[in-house]
Amino acid sequence: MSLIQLENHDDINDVDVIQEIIRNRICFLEYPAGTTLKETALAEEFGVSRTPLREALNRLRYLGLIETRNGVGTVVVGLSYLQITQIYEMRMELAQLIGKLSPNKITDEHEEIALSLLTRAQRQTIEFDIQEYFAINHQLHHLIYDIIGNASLKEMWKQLYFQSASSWYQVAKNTTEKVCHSLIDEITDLVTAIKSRDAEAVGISQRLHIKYGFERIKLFNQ
Amino acid sequence: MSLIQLENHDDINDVDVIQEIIRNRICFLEYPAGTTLKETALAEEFGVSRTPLREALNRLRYLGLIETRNGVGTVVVGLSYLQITQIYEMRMELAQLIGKLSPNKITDEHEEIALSLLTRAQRQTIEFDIQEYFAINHQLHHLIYDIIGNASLKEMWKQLYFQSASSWYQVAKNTTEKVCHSLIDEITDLVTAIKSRDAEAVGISQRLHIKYGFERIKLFNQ
DNA sequence: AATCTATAAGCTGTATACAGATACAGAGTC
DNA sequence: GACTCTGTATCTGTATACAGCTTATAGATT
Repeated sequence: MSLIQLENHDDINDVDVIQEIIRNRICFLEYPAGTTLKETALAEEFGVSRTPLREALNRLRYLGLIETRNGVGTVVVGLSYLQITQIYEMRMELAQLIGKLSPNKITDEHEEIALSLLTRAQRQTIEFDIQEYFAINHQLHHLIYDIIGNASLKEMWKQLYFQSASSWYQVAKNTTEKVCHSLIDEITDLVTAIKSRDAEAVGISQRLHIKYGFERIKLFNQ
Repeated sequence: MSLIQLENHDDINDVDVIQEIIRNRICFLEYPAGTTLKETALAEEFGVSRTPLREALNRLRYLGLIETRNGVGTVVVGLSYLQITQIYEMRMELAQLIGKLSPNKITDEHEEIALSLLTRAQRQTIEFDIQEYFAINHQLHHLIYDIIGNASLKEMWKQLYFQSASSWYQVAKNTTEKVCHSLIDEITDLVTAIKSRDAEAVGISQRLHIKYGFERIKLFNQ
């Protein structure tokens, strides 16, 4: 098998690619919570045997996105309200650490990406496309991720993003107009912080908008 | 295979047990950094095939304790000084969150365990035994872990403990007398915090002693 | 008609054989 | 003597067959 490269990896690896594809399907609600994933079917789809596919699933299980029960199957986890609360509390705390723990230098490239994301977000107010909305959010996450300097913080930041992604996108799907403007506000703040090369401001701004996102989830769950 | 239960698990599972045994061997320096782990040999030792053993190794790889290179082998990772620094910076920040993010109620049982650990630590000044020192530290970690209420914080706290364990125990092995008294100080502070049922104090105390531990590592690495 | 049971279908978990990758040693060459 | 090439041993990666677990369903029994 030789799948197409999705993101920038140095060692392109079938298992990594498969894991990433399935992960995105979960995050972007193609596999909503409760969906049963069958190893045989997925292995056939990707043209590999069950062995490497199981390894991809193992990683997703470790990420906390799926759960497997012997004899039954592998299902996409649906987070309880308590779990979502805890994840968001944690994300708000981690956001503040971005600027505190020796962040990477913010570069012109970061600024360019942020500006292009802002343009794309503004275009969404004219013609909304949920897939494009997901993609902008996803790349926004990668941008922040790239600014984080502490390797441990990076990993945890990433993990919590993936864990909360599907819950957030579930809300976003149902309140498109509002979240669209929220996204513009978030990226606008981010551009300001990046233009002044201020990683601490990036973190504080992230904390703020994670909080707003959580408020929206709370509203949605009432 | 039917291995003996090591810690309290609900679903006892061969892969879990094997993972835990190998993990402890790495943390307790039985497999120091650079050691090559051979799948065939380990599978034979535990009386299972390579398949479940590989899954155990996979989990240790996600934990960041080992690295695998195709055709070469699986080696125990040795952290660079920068990596250790980042892990300790992160641990100090997470420690403060223990009391902040809805901790579990501290119970009489916690107090009893803390007191028994203190007794055991004090006994170490009379007759030092490195294995017992490791065990006390390990159970101390479990005690803190049990007080953390936020599930995400718990997982991250655990992961960073395992990642830094071998580096710390390497230092401890070479400065037994000093670390022995440090341990008593740490548990004494912990007992005080637990007696007043103050999770925030537990976290602050942890932050302090993680900092001291890091200072000792810095001294050792000069 | 209701209930209990046996059985079969479908899933994950495990063992094993084979393929691919890498390091090292030794023959061959300059 | 130094260098290069190649064969081989040994490791991880993958495919596949089989074992074990769970659930649903059909059929017998009350």
